[in-house]
Amino acid sequence: MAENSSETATVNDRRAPAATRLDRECVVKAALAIVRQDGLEALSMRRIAAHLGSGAMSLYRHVRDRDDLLLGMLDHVAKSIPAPPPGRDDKDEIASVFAVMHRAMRQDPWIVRVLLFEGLGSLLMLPLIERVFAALFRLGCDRQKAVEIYCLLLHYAYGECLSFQTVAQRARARSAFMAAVEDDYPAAAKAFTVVDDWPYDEFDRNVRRLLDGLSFWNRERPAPPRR
Amino acid sequence: MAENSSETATVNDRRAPAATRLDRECVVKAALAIVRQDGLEALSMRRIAAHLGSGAMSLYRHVRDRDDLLLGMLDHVAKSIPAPPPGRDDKDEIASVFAVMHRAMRQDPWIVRVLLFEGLGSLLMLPLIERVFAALFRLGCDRQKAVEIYCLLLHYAYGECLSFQTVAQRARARSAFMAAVEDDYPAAAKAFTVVDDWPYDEFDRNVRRLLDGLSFWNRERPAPPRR
DNA sequence: ATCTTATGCGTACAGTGTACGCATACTGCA
DNA sequence: TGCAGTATGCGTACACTGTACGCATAAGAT
Repeated sequence: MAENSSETATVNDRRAPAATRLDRECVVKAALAIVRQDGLEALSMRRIAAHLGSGAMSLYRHVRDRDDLLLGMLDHVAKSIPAPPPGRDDKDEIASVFAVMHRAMRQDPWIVRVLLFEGLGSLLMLPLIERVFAALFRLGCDRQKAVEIYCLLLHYAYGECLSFQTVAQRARARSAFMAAVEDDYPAAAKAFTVVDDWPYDEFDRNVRRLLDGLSFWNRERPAPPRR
Repeated sequence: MAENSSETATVNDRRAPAATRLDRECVVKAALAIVRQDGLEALSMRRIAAHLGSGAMSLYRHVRDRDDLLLGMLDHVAKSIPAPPPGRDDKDEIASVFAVMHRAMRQDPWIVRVLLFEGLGSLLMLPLIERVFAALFRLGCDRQKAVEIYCLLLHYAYGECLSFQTVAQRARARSAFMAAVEDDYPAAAKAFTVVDDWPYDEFDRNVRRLLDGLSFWNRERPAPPRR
């Protein structure tokens, strides 16, 4: 079944021969192909339809609206994330899960945009999230602490992936940035000379460092009153 | 000067009396008013023009294109960020600067989207960035380490603000999420019961904790070879 | 008064998501 | 086999987006 979804693997926008018979999965797959090749901003219903050799409105028989399509794409990649093997200890478990999630977000950077900008989320991530919280509770965190650490790591992952994406595709603007830096801001200029190997491969290491550094949170005095 | 920019403070979209005489600043201010009231997705050139009582194309005399407008808005808020007083020590300096940046991103959540989504950046942030790097170098970091820590904190800030924004305005979707959680994922369900006071005020505290936890990075063995 | 330049802005075009409704194809039942 | 009922494809249309082009008017200079 679904002979038409994978055969037109190249995204040419020229009408495929006679690819009638749509279904939700092949729509989602076509959308994924486009997004992976040309990015999220290139994704439009008409483009998907052209890729499938069908009319734009045909897609709506299998997808409620654009958000529903994005959700389908999200589910599709979430399903493809391999479950990491159990960690040697609880910290290792957490780090492994985040490593897998991070890898997925790096391979499909649009995911983070969909998660954050469109506010969508796939329930299929829950098995991974569950493992993180289970490990955190085993480490002795109370709920508050567990959510804090989970959020810290997740938000770091989000920001890291988005920033990676931005810097990767806009190196041009960054050079103008650096030129302006050099004269007036010596420390920043010194730092940004390593911009070429911007530390985007540090994520996994950083997560482990954070988990080590964070272990002393439990020994903390109560937080000062909020202003 | 610029009598027309602030007097029509309410965003009604009904033609202002006779507000001719545009300039870049009043265009930027009108855009800011709209974005702050109705969010980034409500910002369109026609809407700004209506707010100013002018035609849409008039704006392009003072703004090259949409990106240039966003950049103007970015500069405007960057200029308004108060320089934090010098920290008591270097870690305190870093934490103070990030606290100020974080506060700005919380007040204008669209900033993060513009920074990351459109890949724009204001040079006016450099004085703050400079202080961070100066403090990091004073703490004995080499360039690599300094950039790593800076990026870690910045990306955390990005992700935190975006996530805050998303969760804040999509509590509805989250309840469906939680309902699905309860049965199969006990740890996650337990964690998400504190979702009401989602720890979004923890940023400042977390930055300080991270800086404390990260101080031992210097005593680390060299990183394993990258794959 | 006239020439030059700066500014406002109407029209138009190529995009976007998608509501509506018609036409065809497929399926179950007689 | 014939026919009703449903599922599916999709053409047209509408409201919206950014913005290229060119004309008309206003401001300033000589």
